[in-house]
Amino acid sequence: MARQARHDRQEVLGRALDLFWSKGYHATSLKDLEQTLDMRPGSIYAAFGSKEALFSETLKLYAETSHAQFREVVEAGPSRLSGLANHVRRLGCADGHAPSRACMLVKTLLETPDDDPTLRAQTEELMRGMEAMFARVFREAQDRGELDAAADPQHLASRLQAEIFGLRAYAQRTDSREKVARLAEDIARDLEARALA
Amino acid sequence: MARQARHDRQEVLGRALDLFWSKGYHATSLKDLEQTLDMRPGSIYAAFGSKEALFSETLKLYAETSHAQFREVVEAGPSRLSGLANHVRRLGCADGHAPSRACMLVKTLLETPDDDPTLRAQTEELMRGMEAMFARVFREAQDRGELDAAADPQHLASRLQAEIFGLRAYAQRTDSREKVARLAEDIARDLEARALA
DNA sequence: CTGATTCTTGAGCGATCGTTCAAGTTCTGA
DNA sequence: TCAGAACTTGAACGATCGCTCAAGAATCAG
Repeated sequence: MARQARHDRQEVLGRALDLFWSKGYHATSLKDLEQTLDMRPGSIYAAFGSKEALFSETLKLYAETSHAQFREVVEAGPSRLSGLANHVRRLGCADGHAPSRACMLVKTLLETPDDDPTLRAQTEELMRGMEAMFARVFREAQDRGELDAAADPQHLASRLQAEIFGLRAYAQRTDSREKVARLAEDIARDLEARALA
Repeated sequence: MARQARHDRQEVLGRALDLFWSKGYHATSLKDLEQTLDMRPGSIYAAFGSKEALFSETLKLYAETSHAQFREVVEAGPSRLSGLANHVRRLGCADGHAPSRACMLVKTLLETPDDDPTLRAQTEELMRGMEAMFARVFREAQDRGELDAAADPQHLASRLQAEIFGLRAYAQRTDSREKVARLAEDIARDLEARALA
């Protein structure tokens, strides 16, 4: 054993996440990272290997965090459908904490050209994971008798994901605060309107 | 008078549009442009001034083209609401022509950091223009008695725009062809379902 | 033809990109 | 206490970035 790292890896990853999320992958330079992480190039490369590898790790962290928050909100809801609705409402309300309102996965998917297959594949994989999560909750709603058994959970999931993509992309506009809250409420009500009796 | 330019400006702009649309602003290099436009740096700068100015012109062209296509589809429809629905259907069906399915305005909005206010402002302005166009068509639908006079055209417009943003962002996923068509059909039917009697 | 004007070329600018690595620093285990 | 492992530093690398400009090529009017 020898000297331990001066920086906490998780905390560094968190700061890298904020930076990448707000600026995007291409627009974030090593200089930016050096400043934000308070680390010099050598340390960054020793710890993470490359800019792309670091970005990849932050993307994974982002998905895990989103997953956990989603699961928490859904399980706190009085029902599965209203849990989903509350998740959408939470995305819609102005959250001063998040560095960017648009989903990081969408930002990455849209800025990843076809000639960067690694990042793109990872992004799509994480998106599929999110969608599968939605589908699972819809299925749970069916099992609990909240939702029509004839409904297609997979389709509802892709529809919800597309709506969330749109909501959050729209939220990136500087003047959209109130509008986004209304849009989120619309989506949430449509979800709750699917509840049986 | 003297020598005339070897390249047709509109045709060059069109090719630049395709390139920027598919790769994004940051990921497109001058080398890429030289190759795609078949022009050397000197000519590009003489004709357009800078990479950003060229991009800005392509963005404007994109918005104008989209505007024209939208207007055409809407006016060809049997009614305003079904015109809007057909517009959504057109965006949803696999159109081999477009180099990238996601809306170029959304791509630009998401990849434009806060420290590039010029491009961002232009993008948001063009988005507002699109939304205003939607609102106008909803208002026309009201005037024609197709749509409940109590509805809020502006809100419906922002909702439609958000849904289109989401649909097209989703379409960027490589495996989404059929799903996107179904999602578009969902949105289109919801629009038509607003038609009075 | 000639001269004037405009467009095109491409070498090359300074800056910045992501990355490497030898040297220095700090901490651990014995 | 000290050898050595682990981490940090920062100068510097080659590549590429967006961009410039002097020189050449092409097209006009007369």
